[in-house]
Amino acid sequence: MSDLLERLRGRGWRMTAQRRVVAEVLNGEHVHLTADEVHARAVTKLPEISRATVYNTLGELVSLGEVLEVTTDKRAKRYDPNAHRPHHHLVCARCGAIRDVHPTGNPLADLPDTERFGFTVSDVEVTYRGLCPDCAGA
Amino acid sequence: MSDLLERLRGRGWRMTAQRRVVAEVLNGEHVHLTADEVHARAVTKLPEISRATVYNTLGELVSLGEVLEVTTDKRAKRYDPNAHRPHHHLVCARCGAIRDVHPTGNPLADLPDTERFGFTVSDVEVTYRGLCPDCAGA
DNA sequence: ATCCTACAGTGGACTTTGTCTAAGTCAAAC
DNA sequence: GTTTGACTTAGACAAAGTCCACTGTAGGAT
Repeated sequence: MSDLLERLRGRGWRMTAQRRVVAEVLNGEHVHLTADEVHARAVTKLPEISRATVYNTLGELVSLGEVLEVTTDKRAKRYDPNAHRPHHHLVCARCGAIRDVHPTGNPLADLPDTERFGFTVSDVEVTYRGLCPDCAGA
Repeated sequence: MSDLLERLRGRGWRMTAQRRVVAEVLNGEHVHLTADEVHARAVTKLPEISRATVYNTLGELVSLGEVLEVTTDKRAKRYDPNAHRPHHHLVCARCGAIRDVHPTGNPLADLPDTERFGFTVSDVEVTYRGLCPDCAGA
């Protein structure tokens, strides 16, 4: 996704080999890697990249709004490069596989004022759980 | 919630001082404690209780379906004793306060077959995010 | 009431995930 | 080519949770 690299450069992001590699790893549909997985893949392209740099870079990408953090379980956070189209997630309860999904309807509208307890509600996150075809079949 | 203790005993759960204390700590509405918070409160009632026991007991309560695990952020899991009425959560993005909420509608019905990728979808979890009155006002 | 024993609890080491820091390096402006 | 401040690094540290070998005890059997 050189688009991403272009956008980042345009925003004054200083380009380095490490950042380029991280951006390259986070490329595609239905990509939901943990920080350590990103690091593992980055190392194959740039062996001396450090864990701290991967964490820093992911954090910056999240701040810039180019990548979303996803917390589907209590384990590691995952990073989702599909930040430009709003979506929710479908998670396999057995193997942890994740798909991006686009439900109909607007769950924000389903929360009546009486259930808002004075909160200013600005966002909603929906996680569907079930079994993926592989785990359901086996 | 002696109901809970009764139910557990009825299921053949061996009753011990430690388990009783953990069950007592997890009592009430809008209770969403982390394992460490549960431990901290349990210690005031039973000073020698160990962290491992609290984790074990919480895990068992979750397996028994008496308590729900809630992962609202990347930090510690929280434990929600309100397992018998389905509900979702409203979380303050600033201070982390959590309320149980009951939206209208059924988000499960909002996921068309074409968006299920062959998964057997059995559950959905909705997390609303925003600012609580205190954090919005300040 | 006492004994037994399988199940429960304990503390501490260990693992995983993530953060911080001091010192070295390098991209980009000049 | 120099300069400079932002970027990277390695490793120490921290928080949350798991594991394990040993000890203790609830509750049934006697």
